[in-house]
Amino acid sequence: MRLIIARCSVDYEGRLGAHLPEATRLIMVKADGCVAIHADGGAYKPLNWMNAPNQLSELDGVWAITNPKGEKLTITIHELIADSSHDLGLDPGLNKDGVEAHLQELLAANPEVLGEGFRLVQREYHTDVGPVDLLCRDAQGRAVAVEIKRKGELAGVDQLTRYLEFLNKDPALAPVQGIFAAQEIRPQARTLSAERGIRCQEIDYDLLRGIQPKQPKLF
Amino acid sequence: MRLIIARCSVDYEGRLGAHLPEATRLIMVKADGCVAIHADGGAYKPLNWMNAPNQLSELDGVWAITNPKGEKLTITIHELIADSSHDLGLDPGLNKDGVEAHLQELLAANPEVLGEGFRLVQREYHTDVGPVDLLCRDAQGRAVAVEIKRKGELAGVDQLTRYLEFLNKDPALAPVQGIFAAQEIRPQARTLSAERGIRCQEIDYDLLRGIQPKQPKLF
DNA sequence: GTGTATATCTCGGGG
DNA sequence: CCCCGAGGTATACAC
Repeated sequence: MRLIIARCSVDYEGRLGAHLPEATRLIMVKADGCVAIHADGGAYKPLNWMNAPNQLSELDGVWAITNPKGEKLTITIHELIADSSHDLGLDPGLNKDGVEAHLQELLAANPEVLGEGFRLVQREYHTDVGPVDLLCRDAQGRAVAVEIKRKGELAGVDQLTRYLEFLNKDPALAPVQGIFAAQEIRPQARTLSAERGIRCQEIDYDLLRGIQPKQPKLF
Repeated sequence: MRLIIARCSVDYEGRLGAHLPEATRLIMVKADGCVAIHADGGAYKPLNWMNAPNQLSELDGVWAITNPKGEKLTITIHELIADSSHDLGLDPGLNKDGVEAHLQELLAANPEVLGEGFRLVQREYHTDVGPVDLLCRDAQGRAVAVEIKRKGELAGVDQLTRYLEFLNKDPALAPVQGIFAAQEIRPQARTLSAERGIRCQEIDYDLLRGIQPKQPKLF
């Protein structure tokens, strides 16, 4: 990783156009060739950047970085203040816990939490407009599509609505009920769900993690 | 800005849990106090971070960084390899061109691009489920809701569908037509739009910028 | 402060 | 490769 402190100006032309007037900034070049220009504030997002893969050419303090998509980042270095390099090696990577996928796993293992007699048909059930998180059958054998979120907001209701619209074209499934399941569901999302005949259900992640009846852990 | 190269391990507990095993990384601390831990690859997103505002306490090479929301980032430094600081000063900031807001401005100024005789009623027209980009009237005086995107995808169609659903509750507007306008519209989005009776219209940003009745091009 | 939408989103998974 | 959805999304903006 190469770290440069420099007074520089930057231009980006690609998906949009962006210009940075001259100022002192950090230019970070990683081992994979990606470049990021950071100011001394503003969270972790750089002001400008170019991801790998790209090609860098340097001439008289002007860096021209282009990528295969035809985007171009131009860094003009007016004054070099510091320049250092370090070999960091490969990173072992990040382990996460508590994301939506875990909630989906738990609900897939315990569909009866969503309603008595519920059985799982399939996770990530494919439709023409995206995968449904869970496809279930209720105690009466009726199809139920379940959309799972950590936070239930309007966009999630839209997603489920779209799936239901296409699932209901399949005579083997129709009529399909919808359940919007989330750790927390916003009032607006509840209102929209009600409008569209979708049932909302808040899920207690910790409680659900405590249940785990079908698959006692043996390791 | 302080830049540290160190062999470290990191833990985050907050909205979820995340752990980074020991490895050599860059720790970036900006003037506003935000902290980011970078590996030597993987675009601009850090492996772990804590935004400002936060509070940092250091003891025996262990950094404990907490924020008002109760999230906690713990950095254990096993070996310090480099440590430098630079005062970058305030950044003049980034100028962008070609974002969705620009497209919206241009269409608001030239609604006839969407259909002959179209007139703008209001930008960012409020509904209970979010703001409609443009509310127009067509040549016959019928209400038209316009959703604008740079890239037209499924979620954008969902958004417009949601607005139409609520606009149509207003007898002064109903029936409201929908137009999905974007520089590029994906086939899936076209299909879904067709299903829902929404008209799709691709917009040439450069051409539209050329129209600009106030700034006639002379070449 | 809450709610909503945008992003050069980034990132990962599946077909 | 594209398509799709999740994200500790972050960030801006309107109410």
